[in-house]
Amino acid sequence: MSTPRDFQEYESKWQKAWEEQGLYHASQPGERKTGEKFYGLIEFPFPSGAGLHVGHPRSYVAIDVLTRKKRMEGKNVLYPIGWDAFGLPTENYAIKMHVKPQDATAANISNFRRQMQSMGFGFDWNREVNTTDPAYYKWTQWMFLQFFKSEFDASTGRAVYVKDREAPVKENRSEERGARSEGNSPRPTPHAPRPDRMAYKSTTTINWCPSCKIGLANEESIGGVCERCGTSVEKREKAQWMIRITTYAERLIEDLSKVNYLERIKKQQIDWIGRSEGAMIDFGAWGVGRGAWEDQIIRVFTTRPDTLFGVTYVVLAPEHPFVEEWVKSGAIKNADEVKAYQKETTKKADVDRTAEGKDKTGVKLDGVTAINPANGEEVPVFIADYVLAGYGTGAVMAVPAHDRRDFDFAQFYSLAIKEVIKLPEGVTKKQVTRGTGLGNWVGHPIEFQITDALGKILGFEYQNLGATCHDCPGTLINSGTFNGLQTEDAKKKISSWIEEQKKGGPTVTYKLRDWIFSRQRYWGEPIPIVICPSCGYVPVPEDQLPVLLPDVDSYEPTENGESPLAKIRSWVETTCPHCGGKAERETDTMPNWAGSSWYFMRYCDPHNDAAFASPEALKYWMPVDLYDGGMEHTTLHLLYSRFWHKMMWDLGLIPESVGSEPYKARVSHGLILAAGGEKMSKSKGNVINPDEVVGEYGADVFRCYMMFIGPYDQHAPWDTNGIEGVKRFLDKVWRLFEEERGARSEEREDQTVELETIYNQSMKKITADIDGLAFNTAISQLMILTNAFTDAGGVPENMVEGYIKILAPFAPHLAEELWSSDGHRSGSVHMSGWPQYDASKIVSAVFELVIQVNGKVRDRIQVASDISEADAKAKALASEKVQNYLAGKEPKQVIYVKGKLVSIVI
RNA sequence: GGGCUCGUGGCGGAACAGGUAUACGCAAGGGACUUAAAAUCCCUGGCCGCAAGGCAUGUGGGUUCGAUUCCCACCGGGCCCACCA
Repeated sequence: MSTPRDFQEYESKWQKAWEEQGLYHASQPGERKTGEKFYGLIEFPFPSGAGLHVGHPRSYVAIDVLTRKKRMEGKNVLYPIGWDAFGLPTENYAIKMHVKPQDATAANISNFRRQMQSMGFGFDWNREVNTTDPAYYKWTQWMFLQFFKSEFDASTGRAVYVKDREAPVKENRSEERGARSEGNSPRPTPHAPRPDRMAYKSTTTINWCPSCKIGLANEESIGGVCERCGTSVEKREKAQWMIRITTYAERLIEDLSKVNYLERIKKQQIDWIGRSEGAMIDFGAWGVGRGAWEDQIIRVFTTRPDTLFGVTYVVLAPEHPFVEEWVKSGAIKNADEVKAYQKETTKKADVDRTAEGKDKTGVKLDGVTAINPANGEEVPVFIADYVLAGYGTGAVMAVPAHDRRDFDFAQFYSLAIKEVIKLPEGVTKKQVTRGTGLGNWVGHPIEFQITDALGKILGFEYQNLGATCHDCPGTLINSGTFNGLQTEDAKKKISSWIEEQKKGGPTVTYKLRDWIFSRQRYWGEPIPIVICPSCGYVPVPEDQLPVLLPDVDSYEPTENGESPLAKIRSWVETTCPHCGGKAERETDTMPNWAGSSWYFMRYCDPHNDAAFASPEALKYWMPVDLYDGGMEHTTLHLLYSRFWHKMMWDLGLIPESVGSEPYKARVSHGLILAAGGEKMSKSKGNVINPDEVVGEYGADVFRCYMMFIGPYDQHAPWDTNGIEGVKRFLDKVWRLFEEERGARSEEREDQTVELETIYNQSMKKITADIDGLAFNTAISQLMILTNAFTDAGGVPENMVEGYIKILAPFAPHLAEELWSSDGHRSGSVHMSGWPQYDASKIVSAVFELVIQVNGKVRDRIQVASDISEADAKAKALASEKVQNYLAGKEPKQVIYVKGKLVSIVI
């Protein structure tokens, strides 16, 4: 009888031993280890009250397996862990349960830590960080101040410090919008000089969640609802701290070429940034009370400058500043109607406003017209909510003949539809249902003509497309005057003509908005700024950091949208560091994306209190070699932290040699779903508690199952039976060593050769699979190897160590127990070196040659591995089955694939 | 509407520089051991057929000696974005 495996006993024994030995502590540069570094990173969790979800450990185990292998290979491995602990859920919990967020966080962290430690991760617990620790957020605040003290230098495309860093910034009362990027302002000519600080305060329309009572970043308002609670988001005007991420839009796209991210992650980032090439075009505003129409211009953004001659009206977003101005000046005759429409728009949540298929609405501005700079045509001006204030210039030129939305609107209001391509008399046309856009028309007969004016600009008069209609033999006229390259050509020509005329010119816009950095909540890093009535925004002197969160009793958000901190007068009231007069502290706090934007740097040197990390430590450890995280963080955390790193690098706070990107590689894991394939959720009652699994099966079974459950990058449903199978596998490993090893004494020669082959194959495959994150097939190969040993009656002596070693990353406790149980091995298996394989033993002496006749497998014969092509073909043709098919005829063709098959064509 | 992905046994999934489809595991059936059960071990297993053989990787075509893999069209899931001018 075998002794049952008592994992309870040895798992905790080894966990303790490893901790005491400091087995997983990474050495700082210059310390004992000399090996190359490897920095593996998983997203540090938010310590919620619910404890660790089974989904969390999937990536922790995966990167643990990988880093354990790297460590065994002799690398100096950094695999750190910490807590992203600021955030709304804890604050809400604190309000509900009448506890302090600090206390709730501490309790949650110790629960998470206990859970993680029970799973045997090789985390370096010496480097644990916590974003809510004043010793940590001191540096988050310090970094914010660096951004406040720097500005964007357009000539180099980098953030640079301003000349007088400690100088206050006067309150900025201009109407600048949050959504500024190059050429992205609703005003063509901004008046007052505006401080171009990387961190700036600005009154802006924000997404306001009425339930959380908090302003949301654009990225947090998904489909018009709050990402956290699902409540419809409202618009609100509010002064907010912003970070000028839009200035980095281009580099955030470009630098993706320097890193090794999954393609879909790169693509999602690029789409989010939403680069779009087009042109700004200035239309004159006529009837607004200025003398000449050039005095006030409506600047529009378009990606289709080639359709300029098809403009039949101009549309402004209802929020466009001109509208209010013209209402005030009396230029608009139907002001009441316009005001009513504006009011209606602000009431609507974004979801309603942007729902597709919704009828287009709008109001004509009576008394105002626009002048087309290309041909001097006067066209009507509308406001309509299908034009978004935050994108482009908040104004568009409408070309109903070539744009679906403009067409819908024109239909509704019976506006002119003017094609850029003029069809000859008598040509019938019908709309084609397939293809892009509205403007695909079929013209019969083939000839058509473009307007004279456009033709002159483009330098030609006639253009034949040559594309044929799907439904009839007629020629297809593309939506935009021309197709393919010709459209691009037309766009370029018109854009540069516009530029020559000084009526705008080519430009690039982005969907990306500046990062709203203010939160009107308690549980976050206080923004270290003092607001002085005479000086303006004054940075808190760096030697006074951190600005501590005050100890308070109530965390309720205020009805007027101010932070709960605003109520704590003793904290708010302070003196101005600049003039010494009475002043108040900024009461906004930072979003929880702040602390997580740089935690990977703190891990490099977590106990440093003179700097966020020493340059030596950063130089040695950064960039992160492999970063694993959820797809849901691709447009939030990943983008923010890349941006943050770039700003710091530009300012010289990160050594030049680290490079502009913080992560060399980024991978993503699939979710663990409930048994039915649904998401696990408390309400459905289908949540698996990892504590129970670890308690019942042990950490090693849990870990191996996590790795075996399916392809790492795909979602996988939890299967209670599946875990039983993995338990049996590890029991089998145990038994191999417990009872049957002696049975291997009477070895058989042929069996040993076979085991050699499978052993060496396994070492090779598992090694490659770990590096390729193909953990499920690595486990299956371990099972194959284990089954082979079981069949053979034990593990041959010369394979014992390699076998335990290759098992070690997956089942570290069992491997350590087996490693030590012999008594003649010293040290830990986890530092024992990675097993090598003998390539010469991977190929067996014979193989099964497959014989195909006309593509179908008809026979298989055993042949020597080094068989010659001629012999293989001869043997194949000599096969009885092949002879039956040949029936005396000569084969037309015989193909030999080395080591695989012979294919005979009759 | 746009983009990205994926369709292989009863289930999770293997195998794609084109070369033995269904590895490994689960579940299932049969057997051994046991007074019995658990545990363990052995055997069977894509489908149809007694067999020879035929048909099988969502469907239909194509390229090839040979296609799960490449190309075209379609069908069906999933995810993301979406009035971005």
